[in-house]
Amino acid sequence: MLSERRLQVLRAIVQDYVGTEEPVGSKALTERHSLGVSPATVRNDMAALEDEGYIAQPHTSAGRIPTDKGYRLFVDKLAGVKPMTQPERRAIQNFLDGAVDLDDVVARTVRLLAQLTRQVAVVQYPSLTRSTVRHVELLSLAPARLMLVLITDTGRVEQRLVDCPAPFGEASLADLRARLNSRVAGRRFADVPRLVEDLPEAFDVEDRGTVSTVLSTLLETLVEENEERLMIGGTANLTRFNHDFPLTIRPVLEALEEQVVLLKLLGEVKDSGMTVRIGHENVHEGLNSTSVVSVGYGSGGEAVAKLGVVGPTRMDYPGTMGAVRAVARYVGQILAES
Amino acid sequence: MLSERRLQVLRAIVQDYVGTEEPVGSKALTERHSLGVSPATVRNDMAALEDEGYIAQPHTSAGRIPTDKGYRLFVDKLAGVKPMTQPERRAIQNFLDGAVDLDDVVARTVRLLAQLTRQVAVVQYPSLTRSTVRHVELLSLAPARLMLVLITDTGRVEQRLVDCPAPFGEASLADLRARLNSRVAGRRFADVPRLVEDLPEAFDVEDRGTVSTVLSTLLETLVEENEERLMIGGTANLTRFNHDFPLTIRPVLEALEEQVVLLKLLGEVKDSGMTVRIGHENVHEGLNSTSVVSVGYGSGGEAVAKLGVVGPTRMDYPGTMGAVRAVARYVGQILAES
DNA sequence: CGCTGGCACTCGCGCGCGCAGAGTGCCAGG
DNA sequence: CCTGGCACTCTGCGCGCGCGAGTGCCAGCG
Repeated sequence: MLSERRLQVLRAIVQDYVGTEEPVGSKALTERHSLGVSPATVRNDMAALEDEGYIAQPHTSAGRIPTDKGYRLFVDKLAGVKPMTQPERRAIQNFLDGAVDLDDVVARTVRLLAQLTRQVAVVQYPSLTRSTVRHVELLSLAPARLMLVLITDTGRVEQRLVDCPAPFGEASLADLRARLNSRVAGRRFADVPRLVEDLPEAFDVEDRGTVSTVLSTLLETLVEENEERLMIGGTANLTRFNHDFPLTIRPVLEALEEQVVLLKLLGEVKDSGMTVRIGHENVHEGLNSTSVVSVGYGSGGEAVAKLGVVGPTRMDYPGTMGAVRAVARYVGQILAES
Repeated sequence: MLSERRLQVLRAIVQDYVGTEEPVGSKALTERHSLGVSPATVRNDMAALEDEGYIAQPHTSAGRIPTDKGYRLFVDKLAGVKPMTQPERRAIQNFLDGAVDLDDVVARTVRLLAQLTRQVAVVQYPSLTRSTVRHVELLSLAPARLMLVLITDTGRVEQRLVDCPAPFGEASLADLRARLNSRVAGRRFADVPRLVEDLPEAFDVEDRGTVSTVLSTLLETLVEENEERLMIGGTANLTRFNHDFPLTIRPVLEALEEQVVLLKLLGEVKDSGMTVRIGHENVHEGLNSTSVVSVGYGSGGEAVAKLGVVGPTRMDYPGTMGAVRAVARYVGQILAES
């Protein structure tokens, strides 16, 4: 077990390194943080911290930098979440309030997160599976061709073309539309399958094929998790770490382009609470030198999607976590209102 | 006026420089291109080309590199568009054919363009203004609250909430829906305003307020040019020019994040034909060391949106132009089919 | 027992130097 | 007008050196 002071030393190292982006030495530490002990003592503590694997030196006779394990301890035990100031909160709210539709909400959220954290922001569109159905619309495009439009409570719209096995009259269409909506409107996606199970039985034999087709298309749309979209922004912030440059930025950009990777990344987040994945804790290799701070957000109590930021392991964790949490909260509010 | 051989020298310089990414000297030129003259002669030609501003040397006693003006001449006079090979065409078609909806088409197009050209791809969503209306749907969400859904021939869906001045019955709603569609379905956006002009008159006095509100919302949606969205991809390709690195990649990433900038950029493209903007021809400063190759695409004969790539001025113009043109053509086909 | 000041040691980084090589401009001759 | 030759100019690179930051260790002190 590490003594209290050693933890403070670790905290100081993390803070200084995040601030200066340079390995921090014992002397600088005692000067900038009043630890009440001499550099020599700090050196001993540092040696101990290094033995434990919390810090490392890039080369012999250089200062120390935190390891992933060191950041982990810092995040878990040594630092809280720095709450946003009142003006910041207000700015967030103002910025998000101007959004006109779901796309706009997501776009603004990305910009906001990127600006606040000065890192790469990732925002997942509100997921279908957790949402409820606001309305289902059926349009006749051709005698045997329908368009199915699904509108969710988060304002998301999904559309699918349906080729009918047989022509489908306007009357039947209106009937199906009415029955469908009376059953599923306001219901959670998860409940829809059993709510429409017996629907074909209410129709004439010749229409049942089409009804079944429409229903299966609807159900497909509901479960199409992989269709989940996301938006990223602030990639220019990657260029801020000029140091260890091209080696690190390349794989990160590549990873960010792989939506699948990102979705998996966010998917690992637990529903509530914030997740911080530091360096090698990220399974994707391209992200081994980055940290990911993510959190779920939602319109009600429950999370419908995730958002987060990707940045260097050397990041301001308290500030970033504060920003991510605050943004998630306000986005949730906005979604609930609309 | 430049002699034929000097133009050939310029062409050779551009080609070599694009290939090697290094300033090209007179000796290397004569070795790799059978110009039939000696290095000394080429040197004279180079001096002339430099006087005219087509090439420059980064430092005294280095090889020459093309200037923006040199690339311009190359693109205009010295190089054609390199057509895609048969297998490439087929690959493009296969890749795009798998798309399930508009988002998917755009996403695939971006990926495809980025892969083919190994550069940053930008694809604008099919614009509303040029499109035609496929269907307008009205849904009653609450007694005095409607949702207006607009479906375009390119498969794009726009939705708007409408707060009615007065409650609006189901019968009126159905009536309005039917009348609206009979008038505007299949029509071009530009024609819609005059087609619905007198629509309120067909309704009872108490409903006219609502009808007018719905109509004005519809018209707003139609003209909302600024709502135009786009998708970008392949930013990881920016890291390929390791040379003059962080100086150039930063502003480019920033420019790419400014959707407004990009939209303006693409907007400058003339409707038909390909546009190549080289280096300083781009008004946006961040893009002064890049070239933009863009072209309109559309489902019919007419362009409904633009797409293109952003890359270093030192790019393979014929190949890039070929890829951009081919992709645009096939995307147009896909949109026409769906 | 833990903290401190002192001291010798290590090693990365920046700087200056010199050399090799590529490329140029110019000139005289064909 | 083209060509071969020649002198010149730079850049990039490798090398060696010295500085300085930072360390580890040790002996002494409270």
